[in-house]
Amino acid sequence: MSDGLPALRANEYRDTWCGQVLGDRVGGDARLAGWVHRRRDHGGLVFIDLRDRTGLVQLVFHPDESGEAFELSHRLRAEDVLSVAGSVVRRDPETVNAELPTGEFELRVREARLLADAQTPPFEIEGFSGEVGEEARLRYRYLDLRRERMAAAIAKRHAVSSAIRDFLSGEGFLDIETPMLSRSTPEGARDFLVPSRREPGSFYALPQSPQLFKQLLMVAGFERYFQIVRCFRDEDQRADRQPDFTQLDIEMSFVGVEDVLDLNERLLASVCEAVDGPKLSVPLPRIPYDEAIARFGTDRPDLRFGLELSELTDLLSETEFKVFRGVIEAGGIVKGLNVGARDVPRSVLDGLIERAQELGAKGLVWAFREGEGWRSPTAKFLSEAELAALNQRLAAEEGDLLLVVADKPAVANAVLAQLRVDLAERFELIDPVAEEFCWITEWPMFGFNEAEQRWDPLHHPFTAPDGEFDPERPGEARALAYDVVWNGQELGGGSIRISDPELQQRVLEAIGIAPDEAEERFGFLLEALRYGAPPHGGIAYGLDRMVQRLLHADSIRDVIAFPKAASGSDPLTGAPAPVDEDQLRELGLALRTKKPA
RNA sequence: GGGGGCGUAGCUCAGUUGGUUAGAGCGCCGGCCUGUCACGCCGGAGGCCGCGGGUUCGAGUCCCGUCGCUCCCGCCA
Repeated sequence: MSDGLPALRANEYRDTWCGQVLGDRVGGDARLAGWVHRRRDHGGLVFIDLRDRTGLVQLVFHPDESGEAFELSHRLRAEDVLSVAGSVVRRDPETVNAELPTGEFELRVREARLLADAQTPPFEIEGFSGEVGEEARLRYRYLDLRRERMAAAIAKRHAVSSAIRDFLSGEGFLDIETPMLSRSTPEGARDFLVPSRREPGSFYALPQSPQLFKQLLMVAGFERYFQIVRCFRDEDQRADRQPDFTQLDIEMSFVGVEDVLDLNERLLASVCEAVDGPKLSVPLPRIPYDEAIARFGTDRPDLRFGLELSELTDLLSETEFKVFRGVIEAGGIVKGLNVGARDVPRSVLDGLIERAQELGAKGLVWAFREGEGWRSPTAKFLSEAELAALNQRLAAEEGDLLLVVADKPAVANAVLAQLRVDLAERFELIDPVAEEFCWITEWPMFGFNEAEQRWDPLHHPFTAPDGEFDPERPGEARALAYDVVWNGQELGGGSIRISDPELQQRVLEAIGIAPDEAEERFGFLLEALRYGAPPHGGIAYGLDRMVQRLLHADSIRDVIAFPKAASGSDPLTGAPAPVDEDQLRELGLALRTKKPA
């Protein structure tokens, strides 16, 4: 019973797993099936490592014992598929392989049957010549998945989703499916569209999330719903972003913020325990949004290290230094952080300045505390009193490096937040075994979108406000929303939803969706809310990211069986691909530009 | 849409200032080998140096363009 797998029922191919050729089988026979992992042919004696899902076991082909199988063993090649029968023996002590769980035993083969022969693989399944390129791995994903690390990742993913199902089922949640063909929900991202054949010119959208359907399920009275569900967003990729990805979606009725946080803390603790994840100390710390921005510059702070930011604007309100003064008068802020006493050569400082500019800052001020003074190109522009105040606020001591950014609040915070993470990595301030979770709470309802000159919801427009909602002052409204952050990465987010149709309409209006447009796009939701909607709320997690984190994988691709490449294409199937003229015609579509098929 | 990195044998990579016939490890093919386990030894095959153009007596190397992969910014929770 290795890896929790059940004992096999014997059939013509095998009666046990490779990984189960252990002490209790010694002296008996076994029949095994799997792939030729490696062959060591000594001419008069042939060893083969046979691999199945449970691991490796050594087969021995002997000229006197193996008969025809001995002849076959010379012809076997890597990845051939084999069924063998023989006797399980304990190896001589000097020939034990301590690297293998089955290393004290081996199967002395009497019969062997070649079930399938394999072409030479394009790359070695377990090679020792470096990491195979991403494109080759995806092109031959079925071979990549034979590698131990990938197989383990897929198994871990199953363990995570099983633990989730077990916990939520135990809490009375029902797993309910929602449509893949639907109409667009306004999550903000671009939709993947599916043309309708029966209504040319009309389109389904693949869901960015089942948000509205799960709210309808609450109106329907299911009270506790969850789904591990595929979602789609047509945006550019990252190492942790795929165009189709998996979300753990949860919704509950007759609950407030505390109820949702409590359930989710127990869920996360339960999952982590079930899959040998980090030990969670619940309740998790809660950081109000404003505090997170003030201390870390971001709504997803990495709490594994310090380097907190300091507000400096108030100390510089009277400054003669034109750069700071100009920013402050234009409504901007000045913030800084104390990097500590570190050996930072000029080239690294230049790199930090470049990085700050790349992140959108106009510049970066640096200063080293030296004796009673400063080594800095900027210190001479500031008064003694200002320098003293900055010194105190940033708790600067001998040799400390201070970094300061003056800019619009959003830019200054974003730049310092990223520099904080860059610096922590550069100076190895992150404990490699630390795992830090927190909730970010008390979110603003909206953020002002400079480009579009309008208020956008920070979560989505179905998020309930905390208390009275004044549409005249959208910037002041607080939301009953919460995100859970793990080591600086957003793991999930949710909110209490609006269950009052009249309030929902006012919120939509506040973000510029007029009543007739609201009726057109979300009429079905508004109508449903009029039929008796319970107070409800929930959360959604990125399941891929959760598994990625648990495995410390570099890319989300490493925990998805068949992911897309960074370009959004699939090297295995060739998707996306052109379609026949006939198909287009049937859908009432014509292409403006033609790509040769 | 923008920026960085990469593209040389099946895989992973080296290739000097532009200079003979482009290399290594692994893999592959053949031979030998009865205790190996990343088996070993001997021999061998395998290259549109991503593609197109240019500079040059001469280009894997320099220039321009283009395609692909990848990371990041924008975008997206």
